[in-house]
Amino acid sequence: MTGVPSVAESHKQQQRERILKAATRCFVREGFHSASMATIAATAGMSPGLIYRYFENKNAIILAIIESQLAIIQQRVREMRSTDDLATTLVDYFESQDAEDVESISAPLFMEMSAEAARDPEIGAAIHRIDLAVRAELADWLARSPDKGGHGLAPEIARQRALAFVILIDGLKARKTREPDLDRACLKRAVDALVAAVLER
Amino acid sequence: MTGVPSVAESHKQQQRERILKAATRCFVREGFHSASMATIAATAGMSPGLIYRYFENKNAIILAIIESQLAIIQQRVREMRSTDDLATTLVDYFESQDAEDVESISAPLFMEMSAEAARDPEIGAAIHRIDLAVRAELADWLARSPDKGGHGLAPEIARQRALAFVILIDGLKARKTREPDLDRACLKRAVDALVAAVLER
Amino acid sequence: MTGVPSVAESHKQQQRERILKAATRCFVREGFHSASMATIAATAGMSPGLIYRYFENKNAIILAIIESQLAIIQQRVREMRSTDDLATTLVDYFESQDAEDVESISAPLFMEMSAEAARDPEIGAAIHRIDLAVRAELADWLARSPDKGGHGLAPEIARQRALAFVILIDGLKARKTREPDLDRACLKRAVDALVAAVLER
Amino acid sequence: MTGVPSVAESHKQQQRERILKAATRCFVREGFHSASMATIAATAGMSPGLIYRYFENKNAIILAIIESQLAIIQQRVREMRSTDDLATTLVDYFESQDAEDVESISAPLFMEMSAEAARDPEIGAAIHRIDLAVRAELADWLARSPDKGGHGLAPEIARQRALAFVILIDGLKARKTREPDLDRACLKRAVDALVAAVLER
DNA sequence: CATGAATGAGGATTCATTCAT
DNA sequence: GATGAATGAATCCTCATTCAT
Repeated sequence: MTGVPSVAESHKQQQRERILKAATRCFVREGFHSASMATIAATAGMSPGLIYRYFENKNAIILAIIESQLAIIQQRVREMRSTDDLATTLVDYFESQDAEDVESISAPLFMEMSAEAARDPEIGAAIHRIDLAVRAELADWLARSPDKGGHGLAPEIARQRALAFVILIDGLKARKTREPDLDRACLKRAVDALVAAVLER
Repeated sequence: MTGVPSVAESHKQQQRERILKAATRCFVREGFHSASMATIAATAGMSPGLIYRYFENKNAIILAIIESQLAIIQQRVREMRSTDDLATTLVDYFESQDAEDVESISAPLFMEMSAEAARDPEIGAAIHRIDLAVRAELADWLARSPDKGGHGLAPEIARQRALAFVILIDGLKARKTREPDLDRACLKRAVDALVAAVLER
Repeated sequence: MTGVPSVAESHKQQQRERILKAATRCFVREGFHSASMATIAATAGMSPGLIYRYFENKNAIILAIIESQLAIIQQRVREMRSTDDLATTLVDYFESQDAEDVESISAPLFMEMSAEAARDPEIGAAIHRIDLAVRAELADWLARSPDKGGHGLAPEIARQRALAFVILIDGLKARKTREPDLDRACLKRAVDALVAAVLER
Repeated sequence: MTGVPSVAESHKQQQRERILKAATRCFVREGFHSASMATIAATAGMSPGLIYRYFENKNAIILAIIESQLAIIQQRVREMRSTDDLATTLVDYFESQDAEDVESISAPLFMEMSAEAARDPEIGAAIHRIDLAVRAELADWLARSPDKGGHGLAPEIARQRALAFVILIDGLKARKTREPDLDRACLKRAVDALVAAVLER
């Protein structure tokens, strides 16, 4: 009626977020397939049955987590804009421990979700939607004029480089998953070259 | 004892490979968690029980598959050396359908295994071993003098670029998993820039 | 206290009937075991919790539905009295779609309830009570003199035939459940013979 | 190869029958919906998981039970042929306690299955198949010449009466379920009249 | 060596019922 | 009176692993 979320709506939203937070934590810790609904429920401090009042099934939870990633990634992209040294920002991002940061999924979970995209059409579609949006966001940034914080690439080039950029980011996620203890300085130098290629006029 | 594989040894090896081949096919098709031992056994044309004579458990199978990847990747690297256009080779690799090529794992399986590396220490260690070897191989290539098919980078630089290279490759795998239908030409242009950065003197 | 239902009493009665109507509709549609309290509540336009203010549990609802059947069946019997062609009336009853007629239970639900009578003593007792009453009603009709709309059977015979009659009716319900698309004409001829036997002097 | 069931086949058949026997016993005792797979497994003296090697799911078990009914009913029909007093045979059948006779389903289970026929299309189809076969068998008997143990009805009439007969039988099952303690003599007299109508030339 | 039957713990999900508001 | 969120036991089913043959 009013457009203002009712108390009930707000509660529903809160519960959904409580569940998503717990599920994310569990998925990060144990992996998507190993984390059981019972564990998620316990982590969320509720009974297993209650989860099903807010999510149709386990899959719907991951779907929601995936969807929530868009906003987070867009936020990350926006942070990058105001950065002097992009390579350092990326490597920092690589280094950051997500243990506390419950909102963001860990690199291993990112890998699992990506893998799942190839198995489950729904997840595939959700991930695809995000990837398109992120690439668009990146292309926009790269194309924007330097005095507006952009890099002034031609639109066509910007789109190509946006793709190169996500490849770089995905590659970093994979590295983080496979070699979490990789030397920071070493990584920095490797990323420097790639970032330069992405931004090159 | 003798260093010469006995007949029994050879049979054991054959059985292991039969299982690994079947398991790889199943993991590629259904994913590591979804593929059941029963399916693998059926695919290998043997009984489920028999698998346990050759592998301690399901985990040992992936471990073996991961280990077998080293040789395959090294082969790939060697193929790259004799390539004119590295970017095209990489993109071709991206495009190639692995349906027939039973030895090589698919991109989604690569993602799954990488994720598993963060959950299972044994897998983590196995993957780490491979990554080090591959990076060494790549660094060696990049450092080798151009008249020997190399790129003549300084050893230190070569190591950095080798890392950049695996990041690029992993990124491509992730892309293939998340957007399998990505336009080839588009991808080619994006990879061109990154490859140039990797090889740049 | 007063014998006159208070306003509260009347409201209670209304609520009970609202629930019974909804429950009957749900049981007819989905079956007694499959229909959930949540569905019944939604159908009745109330909250699940409220149902428990008017019925102790799910079982009590069926019990009430069963009990409400007596009046309906007696009404049916009374309608039969003024019928020329009993067989046609029965077959019509068989044919009638109960979709609209929310009060009357469908043949499948009749079967389910009968089965439940053997599992749940309370339901068994309730059903037994109805069956006795219906048989008495039928016997009374069969024994009544023809000029009063009866069939003038001797009381003892009437009781036997009443039993035969309910067997016939139950058999029709079973048929309707098992072969809902049974040819009408075919059925009519079969019932003719049986009805004749029931009414035969 | 030989047409002779192999040992494995025979074992599979034995296991299936062990399960069906246990399931029938459980369904008779607790009802189809209330009997759990765990209970059935325990009754069969095996683990729950093993049942799924022989039946796809719970539904497949009932389906198999239903299908096995055809042979049993046909046997019953054949027994009726050599009977002097059909009404007595039917009533005896009504009286017989099936507790021991594990093969035959009880009247309540018959009711449950009939009800289920209206809910589950597979069960509906299976039951329909049986009903057609049984009616055909009965019609054949009624049409056969008296010196061959038949009743010499015209084929068309025989078909009608076969329908009347199953209505009578179903009615008896319903009665047995709803009033298991019904007086035998009373029932006998009621059935006499109906049987006469079925057999009447 | 090989089979495949058997186990049983564990997983996702449902739903009658309760109770704080 | 009325709500509907919350519970948690129970259900069906899967599957890695074992072991008698």
